[in-house]
Amino acid sequence: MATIKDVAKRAGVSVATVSRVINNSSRVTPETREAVTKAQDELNYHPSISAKIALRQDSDIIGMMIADHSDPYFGQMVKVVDQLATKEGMSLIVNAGYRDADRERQCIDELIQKRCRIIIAHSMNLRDDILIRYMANQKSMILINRNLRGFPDRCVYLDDEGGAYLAVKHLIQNGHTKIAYIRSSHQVDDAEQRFRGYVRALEEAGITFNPALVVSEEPTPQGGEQGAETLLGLSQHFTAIACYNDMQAAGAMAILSDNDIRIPENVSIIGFDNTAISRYLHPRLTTIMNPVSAMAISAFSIGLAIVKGEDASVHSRVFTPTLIKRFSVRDLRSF
Amino acid sequence: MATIKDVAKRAGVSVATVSRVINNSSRVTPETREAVTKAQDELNYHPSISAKIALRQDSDIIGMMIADHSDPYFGQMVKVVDQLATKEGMSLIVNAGYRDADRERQCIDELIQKRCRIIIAHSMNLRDDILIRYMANQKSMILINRNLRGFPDRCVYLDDEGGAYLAVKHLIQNGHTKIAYIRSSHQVDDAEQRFRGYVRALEEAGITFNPALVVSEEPTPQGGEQGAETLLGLSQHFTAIACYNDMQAAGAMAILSDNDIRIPENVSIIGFDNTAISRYLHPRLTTIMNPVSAMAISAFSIGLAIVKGEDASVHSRVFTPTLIKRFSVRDLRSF
DNA sequence: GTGAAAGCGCTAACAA
DNA sequence: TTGTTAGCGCTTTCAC
Repeated sequence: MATIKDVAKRAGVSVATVSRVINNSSRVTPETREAVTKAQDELNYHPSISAKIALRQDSDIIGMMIADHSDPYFGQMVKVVDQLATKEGMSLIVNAGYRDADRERQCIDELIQKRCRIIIAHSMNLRDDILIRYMANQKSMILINRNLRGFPDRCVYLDDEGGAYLAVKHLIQNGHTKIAYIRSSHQVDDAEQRFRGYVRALEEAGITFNPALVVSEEPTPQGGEQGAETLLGLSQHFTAIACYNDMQAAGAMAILSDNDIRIPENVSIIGFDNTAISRYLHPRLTTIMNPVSAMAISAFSIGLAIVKGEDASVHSRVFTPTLIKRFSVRDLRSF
Repeated sequence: MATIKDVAKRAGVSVATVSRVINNSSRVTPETREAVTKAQDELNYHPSISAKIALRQDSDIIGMMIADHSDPYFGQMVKVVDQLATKEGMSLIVNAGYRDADRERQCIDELIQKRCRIIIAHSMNLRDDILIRYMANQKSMILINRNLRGFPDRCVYLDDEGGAYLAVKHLIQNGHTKIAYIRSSHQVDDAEQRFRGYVRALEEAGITFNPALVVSEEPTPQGGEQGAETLLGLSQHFTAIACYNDMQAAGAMAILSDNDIRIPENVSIIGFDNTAISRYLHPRLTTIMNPVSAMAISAFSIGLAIVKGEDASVHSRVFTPTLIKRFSVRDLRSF
C-alpha cells in the first residue's frame, strides 16, 4: 500500500505538501497540486485514517450500538443517523450486541477504542451501573431507549408504558374486556414498561387482570406464532390480543388465519412500533407509532451539540407514542 | 483520554509492559499484570486502535458496502458476516451507498482508508471499469451480486435470470398465460437479469411478450402499490403478476386487496428473495429463495482464505435460486 | 508556497 | 520478566 512518502517522492515534493493537497489545508500552486494528484492516482494512494486519528486525537466517526443488524427497526434508526452523519462529513460505525450483555460491552469498548466522537447506544441488557460508568467517561455518549438516572440530558426514550396503555385503552374503548397480551420474553426495560401499560389500562377500566391471558415470547414473528398457539390452546376466551411489537402481531395473525379465525371479526389484534411490515399485513395492522426516526435525529443532534459545545437542551428527549388506526381492531359495541 | 504512558506511570512499569498485558503477548508476572490492570481500570484506559493500525499496517477489520441499512435483505447479509467476523476475532464496519454511484465510491474509499483487511461489496451502481480498478488493487476484496470479468474467483452472485425464469415458469405451469411483470426501475444488473428471465420463460412457452403488461417501479412496497395501480388501470387482462422482489409483491397485494381482487382466486402473485415478510403476507407469498446468508458466508470465506493464503476455490461462487411454494399462486388448470 | 522535523499512541526488536 | 527505543503514516509548526 502506497504511503504519503511514495506520493511525495513521485511528485517530487515533500510529504507536507502532499498532506496539504489532500486536506486542502493551505494554498498550493496549481502545478504542484496537479503533480501531487497525478502521483496519488498513479500509485492508488489512499491516506490512512488511522495515522491521522493517532496523530490528531479526534476522529469524525460516530459510533452506534444496536441490538441486531437484521431487525428493520434498528435498520431505520441506523439509516437516519447515517444520513445525518454524512451531511456533517462524519462517518458511521455500527456494532450489534445481539441482546447479550458481554457482547454489548465489547461493542461499546470497540467504539471507544476506535475513538468515536459521538456514541449512540441502544442497550438492551447492560446494567445501569455499567452504563453509568460509560456515560460518566464518555461525555458525548447518548442513550436511546433508556432513562438512566443522573444523565437526563443524554437519554432519549419513548414512553413505552404510555404506548401500551394507549393500545389497550383503544381495545377497551371498542368494547373489549377479554384482552390477551403477548409480552417480550427479554428482560429489558421496554418489555416491562409495555407490560405495565397493559395492566394499567385494564385496572383503570375496572377489568380484573387475568394472568392466564399473558404469554411471554421472543419479540419476533416466530414468538408471535408461538404465543398465539399457546393462547388458542388455553381454551380461555378472549376477543383481542395486544402484542409487544408488530413482529409478534404478524406471527400471531398468521396462526389465527391458519386456524380460520378471522381478524378482526373473531379476534382483534394490536401491535406496537408501526414497523414497515404493519401496513402490509392483512388486515392492515392497527398499531402504536414508535417515532424511531425522530428519536435517532434527536440523539444525533444532542451528541453533535455536545461535541460542538452548543446548547443540547433544545432537542427533545422523551417521545410520546401515538395510535395508528387501521383495520385489525373490531368495534364490539356496534353489535 | 488516558494513554498507555499514563497507565505505565501509574502502574510503575514501562509502556512495553502495559502493551504486553493488553495483548497477552508474552509472560508477565501476576503481580505486574495485576498492577497494570488496576491502573487501566482506574484511568478508564482504552487502547487506541488507530495507533495500533498505524504501526502494524494491518487491521482485523472487515468492511462491507451495502445499498441500504434499512433494507432487511442487507440486514440479514450484514448479520451473517458480523457473526462470522466475531468468531474470527475481527470487527466489522458497514457503509451504505444508497444506490448512488458517488456515494458508493466514497464508501469503498473509506473502507480502504480504514485499512480493512477484507472488503465485501454489494455494488448497485458502480461501473465495471471502476470496480475492476478497485478489485485489481484490493486483493482481498469480494463482490456480491456481480460477475465482473477478470475476477471469477472473487465474485459471488445469484443466477437472477434463472430465478425469474423459475418464477414465471411456475406460473405458466399453473396455466397462466397473461402474466404481468413489475420490474425494478433501478439501472442495475439484477433488475435486467430478472426481467430477462421473465421474457425467456414466456418465449419458451410460446407466449407472446406483451410490453403493456410490464411496469417499472422502485423495489419497495410503495413501488409495488404503484405498479399494481398502474396495471389495474390498464384494462389489460392478466391473471398473474410476477414481481422483482417481495417488497413490491407486498405492496401489490395490498392494492389488489383494497380493490376486492382476491389472491390467488382472481390474481396470482409471485415474489422474489424470500424475505422474512413473505411468510406473513396474506396469503403467504409464493416466491423465489435468494440464499443471501449462504452467499454472505461464501464471500466471507473467500476473503478469509485469501488473507490467510489458503485455497479460496473450495467455496461456491454462483448460487442457484429455488422456488418456495406457498399460497399466492392459483392453479388455473383444475378449472 | 514549500520543506524539515517533531510527535501522536502504540508495538516489537533488542538489551539487560 | 522487564525496559529502552525505533518507527508506523500522518499533520502541523516553524523556518525560509
